[in-house]
Amino acid sequence: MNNRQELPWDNPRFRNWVAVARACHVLERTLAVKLAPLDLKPAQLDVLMNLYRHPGMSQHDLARKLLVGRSNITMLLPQLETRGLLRREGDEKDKRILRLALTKAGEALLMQALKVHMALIEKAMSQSTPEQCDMIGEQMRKITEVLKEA
Amino acid sequence: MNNRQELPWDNPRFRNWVAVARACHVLERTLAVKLAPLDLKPAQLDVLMNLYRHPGMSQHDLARKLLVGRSNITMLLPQLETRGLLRREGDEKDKRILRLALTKAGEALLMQALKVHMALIEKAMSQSTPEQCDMIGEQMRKITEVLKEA
DNA sequence: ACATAATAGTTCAAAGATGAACAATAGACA
DNA sequence: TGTCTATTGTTCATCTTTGAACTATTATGT
Repeated sequence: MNNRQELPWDNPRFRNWVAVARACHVLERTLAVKLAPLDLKPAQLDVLMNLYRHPGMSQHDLARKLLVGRSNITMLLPQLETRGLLRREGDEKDKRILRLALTKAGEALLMQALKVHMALIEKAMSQSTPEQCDMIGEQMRKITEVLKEA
Repeated sequence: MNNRQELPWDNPRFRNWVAVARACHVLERTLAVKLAPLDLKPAQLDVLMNLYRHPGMSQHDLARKLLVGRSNITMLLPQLETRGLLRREGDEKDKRILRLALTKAGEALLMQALKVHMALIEKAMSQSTPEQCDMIGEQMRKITEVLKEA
């Protein structure tokens, strides 16, 4: 008698999650390659995307959105600010806070990068029906919620 | 007239993929915390898992499985070898190749780590029905395939 | 057999990410 | 007001990851 039946690889949830992680990893690496011509890394694109959708957000807010530490943001922003892609200006009421916003150049580059990102995702998800795609998104949002309390 | 309708955030595929990426990121971070008591990082667990399933594989094979560079493996293995978790021995026919295998201690630690990993995944996927779970895994495997030719 | 290619693994420098410690500012409350 | 606590952003040391250059070994083709 062995305990093979108890191994994770025999568990559908485990095997399927491994597939999710692999797909994420592959897509991230592929995106990095495709973004190279724009001199942008996926992490930087994430910053631009969030600033586009939430202009005026603080560095702390941005770090929480991106699920990274505040120091990571501190190291990340100067590169983009120097390239003229975003502005940082102090909040008037709370002098601790730096409010972030894209410049016109930042928006322009973001739009180019989004085309690349979008094309990649379209290609990746082209195998799924709209219903399947929505179901996947729904389940993933649930997972994120569940894990926040872990 | 604006071009809002053309923005990625209005595209279900885009929004749903973002959810996938977020869920992956959160689960990875949570796993890192839960593995800390075992003095293991997610990347190291990946190594142990692959060696368990494919004993005798080369460093090159391992790198490809893990989707990382060969040099990464070179930097990663000595930590685990020093802890007595794995063995590296040269292939007899091809002297370039190092064949990898877990030790008993490596297997034992892997089993402990798998309990942690498994529990986390169970918790995360507990919201999905078996059918949904399988469908997600299936779609993700398709995505990985599609992206390999990208 | 011999020259050339390709492959496995290593080394090293550079870039990224992390978390603890810190300075400046704001808030809570006696 | 004055004191204590919390929050924001930065700095810094450390650890990872990466890719290019390198060595050693094997495969290929003439």
